[in-house]
Amino acid sequence: MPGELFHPEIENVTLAQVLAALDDPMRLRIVKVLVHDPDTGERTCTSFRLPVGKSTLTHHFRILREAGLIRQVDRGNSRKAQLRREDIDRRFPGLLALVLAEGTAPETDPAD
Amino acid sequence: MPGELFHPEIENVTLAQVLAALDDPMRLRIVKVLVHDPDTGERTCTSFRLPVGKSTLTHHFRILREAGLIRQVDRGNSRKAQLRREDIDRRFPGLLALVLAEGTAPETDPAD
DNA sequence: CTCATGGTAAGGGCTGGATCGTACCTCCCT
DNA sequence: AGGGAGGTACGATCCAGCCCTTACCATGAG
Repeated sequence: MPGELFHPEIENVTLAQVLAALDDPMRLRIVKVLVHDPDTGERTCTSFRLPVGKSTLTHHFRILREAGLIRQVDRGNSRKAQLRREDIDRRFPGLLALVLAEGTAPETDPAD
Repeated sequence: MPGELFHPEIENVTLAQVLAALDDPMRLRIVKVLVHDPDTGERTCTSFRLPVGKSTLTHHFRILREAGLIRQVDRGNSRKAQLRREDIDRRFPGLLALVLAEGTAPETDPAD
């Protein structure tokens, strides 16, 4: 698992960037799952059971990460994703509430 | 100026729709202007001084209207746009605050 | 009436970005 | 050591959506 991952300072993230990141069914779905997750859930990419190939997943998770929405940490074998809740609430107060209010959490496999 | 314009009930607007509408520099800019506008400003499309052709303007304003973000009313010669402030605040509380917090209002011609 | 202004409708060009397939890497397990 | 699982990188394809041009329609002013 090569080099360190780029995580932007939340202050440097623009609203436009976040809107672009959320303007995609897959990515909105990912964030919905994370925001509904009771514990500060670290989840593998594949646990979301998204109907796309592996490389497409990598693509989406990178965009979410570069938009400051998620953190990705290497946990030995796999790479876990985690919502940057506090950061987002500070930089974009009310944003997560909007996502939370919209519908319920899509199906996933919380085991991973 | 043909037929009546379609304005969706705010309850039927989805978050995805709004995110899609705001995920465009032109449209985000339009909403920024409107949200900064002190009076409940009715403004003509051209008053925004956007660097695109007329038909492109029509395109963007339609998308904003169909996303429930603006209201468009015929005022004789021209067609004025207005932010649906109360509706948006009810359906997506906090959304306009996010736009408001992001930067200042772009240049326009408030006269129109 | 005539014309300028503000706007819409339809059609086409172009590009960004979502997707996939393949190849490759790394860690864990046996 | 060897294999499988989870991820990344790169290249190619494809399509939605932005933008423009052209043609057209109202309205209001002169």
